[in-house]
Amino acid sequence: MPTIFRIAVPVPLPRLFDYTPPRGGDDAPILPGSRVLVPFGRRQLVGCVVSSSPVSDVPAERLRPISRVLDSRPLLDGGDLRLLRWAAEYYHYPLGEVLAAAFPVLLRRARSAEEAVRRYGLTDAGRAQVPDELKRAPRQRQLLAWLQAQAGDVEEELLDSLEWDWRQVLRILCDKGWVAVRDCPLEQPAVVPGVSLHKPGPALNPEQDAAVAAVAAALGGFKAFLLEGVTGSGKTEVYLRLIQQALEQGRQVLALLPEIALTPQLEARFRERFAVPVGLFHSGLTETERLRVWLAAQRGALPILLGTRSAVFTPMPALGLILVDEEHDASFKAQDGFRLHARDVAVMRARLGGVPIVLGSATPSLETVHNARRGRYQRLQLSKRAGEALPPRVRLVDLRNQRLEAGLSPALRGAVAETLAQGEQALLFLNRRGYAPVLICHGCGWVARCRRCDANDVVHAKQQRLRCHHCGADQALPSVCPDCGSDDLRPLGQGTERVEQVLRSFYPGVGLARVDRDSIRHKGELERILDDVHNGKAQLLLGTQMLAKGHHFPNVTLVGVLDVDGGLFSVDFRAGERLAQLIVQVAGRAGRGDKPGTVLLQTHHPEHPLLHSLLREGYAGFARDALAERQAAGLPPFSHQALLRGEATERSAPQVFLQELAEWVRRETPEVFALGPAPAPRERLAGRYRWQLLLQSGNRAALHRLLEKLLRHAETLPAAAKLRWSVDVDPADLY
DNA sequence: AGCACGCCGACT
DNA sequence: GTCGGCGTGCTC
Repeated sequence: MPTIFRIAVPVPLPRLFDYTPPRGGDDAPILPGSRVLVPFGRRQLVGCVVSSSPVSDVPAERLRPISRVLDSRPLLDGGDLRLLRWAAEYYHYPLGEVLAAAFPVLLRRARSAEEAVRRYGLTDAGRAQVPDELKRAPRQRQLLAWLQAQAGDVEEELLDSLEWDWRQVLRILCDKGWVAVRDCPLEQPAVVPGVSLHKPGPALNPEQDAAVAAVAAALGGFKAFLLEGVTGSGKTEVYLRLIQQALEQGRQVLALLPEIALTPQLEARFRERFAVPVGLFHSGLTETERLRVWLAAQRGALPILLGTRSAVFTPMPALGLILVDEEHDASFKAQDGFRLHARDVAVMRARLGGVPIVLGSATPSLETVHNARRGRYQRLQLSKRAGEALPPRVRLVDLRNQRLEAGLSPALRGAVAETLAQGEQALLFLNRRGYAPVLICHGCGWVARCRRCDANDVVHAKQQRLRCHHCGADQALPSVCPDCGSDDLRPLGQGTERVEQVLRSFYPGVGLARVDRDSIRHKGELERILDDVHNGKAQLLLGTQMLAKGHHFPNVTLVGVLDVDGGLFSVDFRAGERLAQLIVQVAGRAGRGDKPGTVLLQTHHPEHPLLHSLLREGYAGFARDALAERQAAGLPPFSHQALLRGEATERSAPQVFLQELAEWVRRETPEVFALGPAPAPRERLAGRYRWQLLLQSGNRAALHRLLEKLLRHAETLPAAAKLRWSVDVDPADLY
């Protein structure tokens, strides 16, 4: 009786495929979690064994044998597979693709883990060979000369920098005996028992002490915590103490951060405290580095893994604790393909793995606040700022009837001047890059719009370009109106580039640094600018959201937010939450050390209730009122959502398809509301038409049952073939 | 997603 | 007479 293996294959099909054992195979068992090479149609694909069974629903004559077993022992254990299966089910995404996403790219190839990184080196004969003797083989000559110029063995990744197909040529050099393959077994880091401290931490305040004690008591079982602490309240020290305890029990720790940019700071804190290896895992690494870290974690040989969203599935057999820092950050939610939310997956990982998880933030998401209130998460509060720093004063600046200069009110201009006069630094936020968001013709009213998107082009004055910030389309700035020929083209509104220009004329001789995606092109530039701020060369700092995260400016005593209103009156119900988080975050940038800070918020709506609760009672008061509004409106977290998106080059296809689905949903169940379909906020993007259908329900199980059924139903609709469509469970923004 | 097969327009 | 457009169907 042959065994049947159920295998997840990286194709967008929501099912597993059955295979028979490899032909002429030895008797070594093939266990779930092992990668295998399988024939799939005409191709050979790397799949992953999920389970085995004595029988198959597929007729025996259609079953094909596994071509090759790639892993003699599984790379994923039962717990890993359980989490991945849960994620595939919850996000309604094909298990094969979920599994593929859990492996680093180098393990999605048909090689064993030991061979995944292959090195090549010259033999003695190869070193002795004179390349120029290869007169009739220019490619061989070139490759040999290149190899001789390298210091030692080279990895495939380095050969790829040649940008031509070196594989064939290299094979010839190998056949001639000039080059040898050196599979380098990945170094196996020694398992570090326990923990050795480089240095002990500072004494804890009573709140930190209580937080550490609460989580430490939960080590060894599942429990979720919300660690709520303002900037500078010592969250990191709590993390360090908890890591220490987990390490002392011989367990591994997974710490997730929203962005690559934040990893070095935390990494440095970890390394100065613990004398154990700390692995980094994020998209900024090379594939070889990612593979090494992944395998070390998978072998239990990496005590601490610090990573971004993509690290959440990394196997860690001795996992004892999960930390999610800045848990409210939108970067944890993937915005394309497999749209997972790494924070939510991490909570499930902790639950399945029986370990505690700590979600840290000064401004927790309303979902998390809600969970804490319901008692699902235990709330731990850190309210004291370290070093006796005074909290900043936050004031509203009423913009109504004010004379604005480049979007700056007289009150803000005065405050900046005063701050500079006292030799202190000021920080201004404007969430719009470029010179001006609109170019309009004063002669006929023509407005520069993107040809492929429903969006205005943005003026970039310095480079004399018009750019679409949605699709990246880029063209020369016209000198006359393309419609009427008038030469009176006027930029409307403010971007950071224009505000920078105006600030330079207001404050001549003052060091000004602008930080946005246009001014920070290369890595290292941000660090240089931040250095200028720290050493005082830059007194005035202007930037987009890039500036809000993770940087400390001790001498900044004034923060101005130029335009707060966008967050108050958005179609997106989460805009207010994001605005409140931004305000609290930037307020945390001001007035550290001995100088109290001031935060000025420019608004046309100084009476807005959410601004008031935020100013009077802080983020907690805001969260209470915002949650009350969400509850009254039946919005998340008081209901659950899934968004169906459709896009096609043909205009009506997405609407027709989603309309059909909406009607089907309404017939199917009264428990799920279908809102729409409606055109996406930007219906046309990069030449494609986009519509969406929002599904909402007070009952999560009912929503998921319906989605399951909907996916099977949609497969049968002819209209489905005319567009690309996808499901987004728990959509973060409705775009 | 790939990758085939299949059935109708502009070229050697 | 062929090359090639992308519709539709399938992958254990």
